[in-house]
Amino acid sequence: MNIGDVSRASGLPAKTIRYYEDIGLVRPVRGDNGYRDFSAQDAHRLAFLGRSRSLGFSIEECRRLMSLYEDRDRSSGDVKAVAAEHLDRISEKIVELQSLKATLETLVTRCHGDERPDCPILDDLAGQQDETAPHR
Amino acid sequence: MNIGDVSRASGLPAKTIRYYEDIGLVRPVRGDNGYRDFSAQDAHRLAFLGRSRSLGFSIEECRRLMSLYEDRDRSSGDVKAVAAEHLDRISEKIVELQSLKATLETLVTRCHGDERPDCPILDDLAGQQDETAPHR
DNA sequence: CATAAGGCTTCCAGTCACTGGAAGGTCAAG
DNA sequence: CTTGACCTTCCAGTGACTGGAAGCCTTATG
Repeated sequence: MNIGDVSRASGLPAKTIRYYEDIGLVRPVRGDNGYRDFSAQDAHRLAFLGRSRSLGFSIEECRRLMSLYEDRDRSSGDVKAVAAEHLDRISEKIVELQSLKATLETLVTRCHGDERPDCPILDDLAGQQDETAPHR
Repeated sequence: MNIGDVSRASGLPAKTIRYYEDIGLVRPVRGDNGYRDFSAQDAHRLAFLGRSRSLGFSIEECRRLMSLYEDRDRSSGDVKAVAAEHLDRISEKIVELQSLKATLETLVTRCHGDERPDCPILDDLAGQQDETAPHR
């Protein structure tokens, strides 16, 4: 399989697949013409990577997950630990963004948003808070 | 004021302040010794930037907001537009993360997480879904 | 057989917003 | 005079790609 084929199969851009080779996530063999030749297992790995990345795992986490995946003697506890940590990070991020959202909503609601210059958003950013948002 | 002073005052690392000068967000004058000399207005700008960044605005948005802030003839509608767009992005991001979170929670819950090798998380990542998560 | 289109190769640079570190100049205190 | 804290510039690295240039390879058509 050429890179275009696995690209279509995995949904990953060819550029990304080359990058994954650069950082050692796949190791396709090379044909006589210098083209990468992807095995079915390579294609499978790329699909695994695509799915893992789409769930927000970092490249290093993906590397770890893939090595666990390919280790017959893994313990599922190790996998769960990686996923649980990632889940915690996401939960934290959500909380953080919700706080931002609340602050911004208050500000945006308060701003009349017409052609006049006075603006509670700028007032807040400048630090002249009228007790608006206790952010951070 | 030296860079250390405005750093303490604004909460921004000195490195960041130098970077902001590089990209033209502040323009402190220089003393005879080559040190940056920050005016009260510079300090104010940095505080504005720190607050804007902490609300998640990009550098380019901060630049825009600051130019609006310093424009007596601005219309608050322009400010509101920037903030509202940012708010939309954040809302979208939250939805996205909540979907990720739900998927990961399902997977993590299903994984017994012990020393045995079988693991629904890896099964999902590998694409052998047992109708688990319709993510993406 | 020539050629054109499309696919493949490598390499370099850019993204965003910093951050770390090296090498060296300046200043205030003891 | 020395120490240590502060300041300077410059270069490189982060994460995970992405864009683009220059050039080789393959396949289909005239």
